[in-house]
Amino acid sequence: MQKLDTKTKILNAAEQLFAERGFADTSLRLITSQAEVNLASVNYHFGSKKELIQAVLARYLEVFVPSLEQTISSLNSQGDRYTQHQVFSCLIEPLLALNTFRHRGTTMFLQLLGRGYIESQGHLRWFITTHYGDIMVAFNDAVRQANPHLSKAEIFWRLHFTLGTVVFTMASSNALTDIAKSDFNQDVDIEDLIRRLIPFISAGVSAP
Amino acid sequence: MQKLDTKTKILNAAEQLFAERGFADTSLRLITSQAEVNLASVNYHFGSKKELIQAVLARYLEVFVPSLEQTISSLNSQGDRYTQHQVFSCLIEPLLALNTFRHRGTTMFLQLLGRGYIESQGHLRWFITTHYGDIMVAFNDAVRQANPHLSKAEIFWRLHFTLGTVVFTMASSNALTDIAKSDFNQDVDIEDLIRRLIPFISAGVSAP
DNA sequence: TTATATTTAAAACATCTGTTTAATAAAAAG
DNA sequence: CTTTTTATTAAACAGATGTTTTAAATATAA
Repeated sequence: MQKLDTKTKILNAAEQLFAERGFADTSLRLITSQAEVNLASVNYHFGSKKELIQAVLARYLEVFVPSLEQTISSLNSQGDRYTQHQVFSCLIEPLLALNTFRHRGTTMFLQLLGRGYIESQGHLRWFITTHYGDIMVAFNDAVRQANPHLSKAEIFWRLHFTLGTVVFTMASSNALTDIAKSDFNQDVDIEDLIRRLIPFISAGVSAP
Repeated sequence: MQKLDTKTKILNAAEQLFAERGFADTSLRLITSQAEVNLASVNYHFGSKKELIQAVLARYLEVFVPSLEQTISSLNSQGDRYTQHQVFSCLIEPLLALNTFRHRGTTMFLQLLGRGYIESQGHLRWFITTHYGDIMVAFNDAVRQANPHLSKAEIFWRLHFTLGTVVFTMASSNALTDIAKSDFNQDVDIEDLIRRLIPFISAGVSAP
């Protein structure tokens, strides 16, 4: 067990609380008490709560985005004909890799992403699109390549439907897997959940 | 223009602000100033902010749930063989009927529902399932009836995927329609959104 | 009418919010 | 070592929050 510095302790506590309770319902005092650091250290190291939120998400995006860029570009290098299922499959590896990067990292990342899209009047959405707009365009292009019959607008909507499906599922994944266990005696981990999601959203995006 | 009583003025202002900004980001002072009533009247008429939130949603559920119960039971009375599309149609009519009940009622209700499922640590979720659990079971039975080839577990997962798609989309519908307007010069109202959602979730549920 | 209950109103309440200050401690550089 | 920068701490700040109180106003009932 290595000794963590203050900045990291804050980030670790903040990401967990943000994912669980949302940004507005998580106070800096709750974060600092869980991180066992002084209250003022948040403003010292990050400037403001808003910048802390961005830093929490940035730590995941810095791992996830390059990983996704790689799987997308390797898909493109294999030719220009691929299915929607293959495009979404590009997401699986980078997403699951977050679980080795951090405990429950995949769930955490998707929950944070969802909260960022719903809460905070769009300032987090702005942060993501301005810092990681390239991969969003590349992914969007791949989806268009796989679905030449769909317009840009239609793809925009269906990708956001997809985001909703994934984010909501992850946000309530604990409750859902508990129900599946008690009602169907089904043991479902995060990897099963993603593999169950892919056919659903692939069919949805490629719908006529 | 009839003169509204304080209770109704509060509910009208609250539902609009809750749908737009979420529960945590909407203060009682913002609600009462928009409703042009005294601050203390919220606690006088509703007891607390939490109970106000429940009252806002209950006003919609009291209209929506009986309407849905009717379409579902009329579907069942027509025989025991119906398609999944028919089951979804049972949902559409009661939803759009909320638009005659109140201006932008459909959008408002679905946004509130979405926020209720994501925010507020599940106390609103509890309120809904304990007060309106019967119709949720009836709807689930109808879906099972329409999909005899799918296992209970499969239906369980895909219905929750569907719920996530709708709820997330509605919770962020303001931001999404803004983007669609600026990026594609597309004016999208709630009815358009629902019509775009149906093919997506239908294909998802019917996925191989 | 008078008497009673209900509703509104302004103010204060205690608590929580993010942020800043000023003093101290620790670390790094000279 | 001394000096200088960096980091931590406790305290206070100004403002917002939900809620309660107390009194006045309004409506209802006798």
